[in-house]
Order: sequence, then structure tokens, then C-alpha cells
Amino acid sequence: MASRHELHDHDIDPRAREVLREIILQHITNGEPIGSRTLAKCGKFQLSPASLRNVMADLEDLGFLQQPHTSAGRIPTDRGYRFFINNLMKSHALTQREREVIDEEVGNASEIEDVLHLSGSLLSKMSDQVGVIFMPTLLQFVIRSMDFILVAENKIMCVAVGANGVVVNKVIETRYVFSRDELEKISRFITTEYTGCTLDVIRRRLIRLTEQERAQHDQMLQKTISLGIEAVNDVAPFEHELYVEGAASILNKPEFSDAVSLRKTFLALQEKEKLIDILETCLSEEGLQILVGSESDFTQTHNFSIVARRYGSTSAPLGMVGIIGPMRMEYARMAPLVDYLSRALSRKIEEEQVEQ
Amino acid sequence: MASRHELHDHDIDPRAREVLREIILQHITNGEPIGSRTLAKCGKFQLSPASLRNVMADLEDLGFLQQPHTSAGRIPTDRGYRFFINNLMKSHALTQREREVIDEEVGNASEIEDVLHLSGSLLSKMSDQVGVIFMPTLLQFVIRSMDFILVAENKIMCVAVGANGVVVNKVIETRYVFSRDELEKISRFITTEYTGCTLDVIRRRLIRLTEQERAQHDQMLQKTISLGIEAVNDVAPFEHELYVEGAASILNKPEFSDAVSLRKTFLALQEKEKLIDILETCLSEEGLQILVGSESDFTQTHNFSIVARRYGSTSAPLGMVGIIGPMRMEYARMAPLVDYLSRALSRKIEEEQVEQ
DNA sequence: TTTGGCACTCCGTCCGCGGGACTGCCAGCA
DNA sequence: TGCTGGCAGTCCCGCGGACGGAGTGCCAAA
Repeated sequence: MASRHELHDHDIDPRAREVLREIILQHITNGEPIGSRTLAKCGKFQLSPASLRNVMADLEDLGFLQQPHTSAGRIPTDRGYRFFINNLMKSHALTQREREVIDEEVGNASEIEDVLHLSGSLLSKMSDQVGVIFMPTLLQFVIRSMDFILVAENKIMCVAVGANGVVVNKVIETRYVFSRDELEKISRFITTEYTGCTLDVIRRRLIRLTEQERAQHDQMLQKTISLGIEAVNDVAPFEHELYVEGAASILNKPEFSDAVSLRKTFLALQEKEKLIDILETCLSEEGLQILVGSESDFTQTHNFSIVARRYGSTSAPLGMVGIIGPMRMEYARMAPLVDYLSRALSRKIEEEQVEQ
Repeated sequence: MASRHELHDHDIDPRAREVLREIILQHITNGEPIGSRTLAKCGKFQLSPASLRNVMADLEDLGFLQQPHTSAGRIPTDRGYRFFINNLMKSHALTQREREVIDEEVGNASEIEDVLHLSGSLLSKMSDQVGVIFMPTLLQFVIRSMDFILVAENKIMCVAVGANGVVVNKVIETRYVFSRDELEKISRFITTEYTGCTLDVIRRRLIRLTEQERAQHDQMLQKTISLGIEAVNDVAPFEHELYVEGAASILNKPEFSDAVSLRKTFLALQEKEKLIDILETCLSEEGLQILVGSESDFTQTHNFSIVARRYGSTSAPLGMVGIIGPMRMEYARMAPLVDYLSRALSRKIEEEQVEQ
């Protein structure tokens, strides 16, 4: 950090700041490079185009602006956006109506997965960007209950409920044949015995239990353990989930208008691993996070920006929710939107928890 | 039908048939209009370009070919494709390897939803088209069991298993508070009492039960009915599902290369209702179905073709599986692919059923 | 320090042209 | 009668040049 020449507030005079601000605002709305003439005509500066040219040249030297080619206007660099976000942006709050819509949508669904899905597509619709919702593995979370249901003769569905209200189910094929009675008993046993443990702990305890003498003779206990281990062993269903909603919205964006970059962008959104990587690192930070272009591998190669925020209770963050779009996006609107939605989500989840 | 001039085998002489066949084959592989010269050079005809031109003109008169513009080669019309599919196509069987891959992939997953998902994306990968899987409502199917699980104080997850092995779950919020004990009893009651009924029947019977005197006094029964009705009432989770997999594959297709038609096409695939409409009508037919371009509303407006087939046991078809792509697709490969996969799927489902 | 002026650069578009790939038609030939 | 070569005509496509527009940098004057 120290080696990189850090730019502070005072490194850039107020007039230049205003110019930068105006350029970015204009460029965000129309997507085109801004020239000195257009800038002069907007009326906010009592300056001639020539003077503005000087200011713009300075801003280019500082690395905030760039020219797509000689004799074109200027567009912001990612560094420019960063400065804008940190120092110049006045985010305009959501309207009453918008907040209502969010509250309503989020409040509506009851299963967590649905809530997340809905939030994602709502976010996508309201922002006209791609909405992403990341829910990390259930593995590290505390289990509230675990039930087993007979689905077919040797197929059993295991429903695990996390303390955070997440419900996960998976179907397992079993060697033994279980009756409904037995399954009820097993459900009870595991739920009462292991409530409050993480899946990982449960597995280890079950394995330890196998080794105890009591288990060797108690056939019912044996079956219980066998089933429990099978349920917990293959953890794939408990792994992270990433919902990408409204990917079609990038079709509108002029920055992805040609078929080639469109294709690339689309495929990029399919590669969920990379996205998960980023979101996972963001998970440690508390507030709203904005990643612009070169600030991460993924966003750099695709000229994306990400606006995201953690959701879940402050004590136990659940995942990340946010939007992905071209660097040129209305940060001033995206920021409060993502912020509000993530808070609404968190509130919703908090409620779920209180209920139990 | 009678009013439309139907074309029979004998309406078109063998040589013209071969020419049409060759044109379509070539156009399918390279996507470009075929001229008389290229056709002559392929070596299959001992004819001069001029003669071929005559044949082609005839084929155009019959409505099998068309010219994008004067002085371009010819491309097939949807009618041409239809004739090709009905009379000229020699579908080449899948390779041993391909069949193995399908069997393996389909055999792997255990939960039906997973199987469907996998099949869809497998289909998309193997065909390089968009894979669709349609599973119609569970409403009309017979229920094998119904279980209720405590998820939170006033939240209960209902897991319904259909006779066809489909597992559906939904979370309901309840007015009463239920204990685990009660839920077990209720699960048992409903499962034993109503196994073999459709959801619709269950609902009607439950409602009738409310009206009986016995129910007025038996508090447990009241609670049972209340829960059962709540579970069955909002049927949205039991409604059709449509999985569209590999939508990105249309990005490759030259027919959708310009940004505008690409955008349209993409949005079309989002509109699941229309797709469901088509697939639902196809559901009544038994064998492999191919819809070309103008043969349905949806395919016409987007210049799609659909190759699909019913899956599920013959007595109780479950849904449709197929691919969607541009009219210009390798029908000779798509047909056996979809056919085989749908059979593999059906076999898999049959197995599930036998197990119970 | 600001401004107007000027020369310059680069992009996008339009236009005209020629080549290429067809077709349809016609006349001649088996 | 059916096939073929030839010929005129049509249309697309790509290329190159010209031109206008937008914007810049620099310089000299206010």
C-alpha cells in the first residue's frame, strides 16, 4: 500500500474534483466519452473548454481519466471510479416505494432458499444488473434438527435445519431397510443428541460412537449411526450455493453489445467458482463493499464492478448479496439498494431465528 | 389439413429428393446458402449446374427451398426441413460411448430433481443446443406418502412423495403450534389414510372431513385437517417445473450472432409459460416429436426447432425432455439423442417405482 | 490564469466501384 | 424431351478514398 502512491483528498483541488465528478456522472448516464466542449456546455462551470481541457489533462496525469484514443473525449479509469466512490459520490437514498417493495418481497417467502432467490431477482430487476446471492456452506453452522423420512424402500430423505433457519435436504440410499418407526426414533435421537453441533462435529462424534462397545451390541444404535454417518458424509448438498439472477440484463448494456464480449461475459457468469472465491473473501468484511474493475482478478478480466454486502446476523454472517455489472454503473443508486436489501434480508433471517 | 395441399412421397421425383437432401445436409453443416455450382461439385450428381438449377427451381416452387435474396444460393424452408425429417433423413445412431455416458449420468443421481437437471445439462452439452426438461404438475399424480417436519416453532416442512418417485417439499407457516409427536402422528395418519390419492382428492376429502361431526370434537383430528389442508392448499410448489439448461449454447450459433436477435432469443427462453404451453400439448403424443419453425407459435416467432420426447412410464408419462435450437440443426443426430435420453430417463424412473 | 484560435488527429460514415456468386433464360445438342 | 453451356442480369460484400465531426494540445494574447 505504502509503495503505491496513495491519493488523498488534498492532492486534488476542489475544481478538479468537481470536474471529475461531473465527467463520471455524465459518463455513467450516457456511456460516452466526455469532451471539454460538452462539459463546458453543461453549465456547472464558468470555464471555457480550453480551461477544462487543462483540468482534464491534469486528471488524466493523475490516472483518473483516460482517452479511448486521441481525439476522443475522456472516460473514467477504475481508479477514477474508486476516487469517485470514496470521495465524490452522493448516494441518493431509496424512495419510500422502493423500500416498501423490498420489504414486501423479502417478507413474503418463508423458506430461506426462496427468500434468497427472490432477493436476487428483485435486486436484478431493481438495478437492471446481474444479481448474485451467495450462501456459504452449511458445514460450519450449528444444526437445529435433523429428520429422516422414508421416500422409497431403501431411500431416505434427510432434512437438516440449521440454526440460521436454512433447510437443506438430501436423499440417501441406504443399505439397511428402515421402517417409519425406526426413522422417527432415529430422528429424535439425533436431533436431541446433537442439536447445537456443526455437521462436522456430528460426524466425528458418530464415528467415535461406533467404536464404543455399547454400539457393537445395540443393533438399533448401529443402524442409527450408519444412517447418521451416511447423511453427514457426503456434504456436497451442504456446500455453498450461488444464485446468479437476471444474467440477461447484461444484454442491454452497451459495453457488452458486440457478440464476442457478450459471449465472454456470459460464460464468465457461469464460472461460479471464481465468483464464489471473491464473495468468500468479501465475507470477512462488515460493511458495503464495492469492487471496481482492476481491484480483483475476476472483475478485472471482465471489466466488471461488484457491489455487495454481507447478510445474516452480525454475530453469524450467512453470506453475501450483491450485484455485478459493468464498471460504468450508477454506484450512487446501487450502493443504497444493495445496502438496504442486505439489511432487509438480515432482519428477515433474524426473525426466523427468534422464532425458534 | 385437407385444405392445405399435402405433399406425398410420390409428388416429388427421386432425383429432386436427393438434391433436396443434399442441400439440407450441406446447409446444416455450414449454415450457408447452397448454390447450383457447389452442389454440382459435391460429386453426388452427374449433372451440370444448369440442370441442378432447374431442379432447385422446382423445389422452390414446391416450397421446400427459398432464396435469402436474388443471386444467393438456396436455403431450406421449414417445410423443406419437415419433408427432410419425414422422408429423407437417415438418423445415425449414437455411438457406444455416447450411450454409456448417458446411462451413467442418468444412473448416477438419486433424487428425481437431480436426475432431471443432470439430464438437461447433459443433453445441452451433447447436442450443443439448449436442453429443456419439463415436469408437469404433481397435482394429477398419486401420492405415496406425506411427512411433516418441525422446522421452527410455527413452521413445518411438508414432504410429499409421488408414486412416480418425485419428492416435493414446501414449508408452511401454521397457526397452531405442533409438537414433534403430533407431527409424527399426523404424518402417519395422512400417509396411511390417503396414500394412492392425488393431491386434489386429498384436499377434497379433507374438506369433507371437516364437516363431519367427529372432527368438531376431536381436537387432534382438527389439527391434522388444518395442517393437511394448509399443505395441500397452496399448490404452487407442486406446479410444473421447467428446467432450461445451457442457454449459453445459443451464443455460438451464427443464426443468433447479431446482438439484437441474440437478445430476443434469450428473452424468449426466459418466458417459460410459452415453452410450457408447447411442451404440454406435446405431452399427449407418444413418440419422438419434432417441431420445425412455423409449426408452432413459439418456434415460428423465434425460428426455433424443438426435438422432444415424453418420458416416464408409458402408463403414466411424467413430462417432456428435449432440445431447442435454430431450425438449422442436425436432426439426424438430435433425434436419436433425445430419444435415447428420454428412454434412459424413463427406465430410471421405472426402477424407482419398482423399488417401492 | 484564463481564453480564443489554430493545426492536427482520429473515428465513423458515406459513396462508388469492382469482383464474386448466384440465378433465369435461351438456344443448341443428344 | 431432357440436359448443357453460355450469357445477361442481379445482388451482396469488401475495399479504398473522401469528408465531416469531435476533440485534443499548444500557443499567444488578454
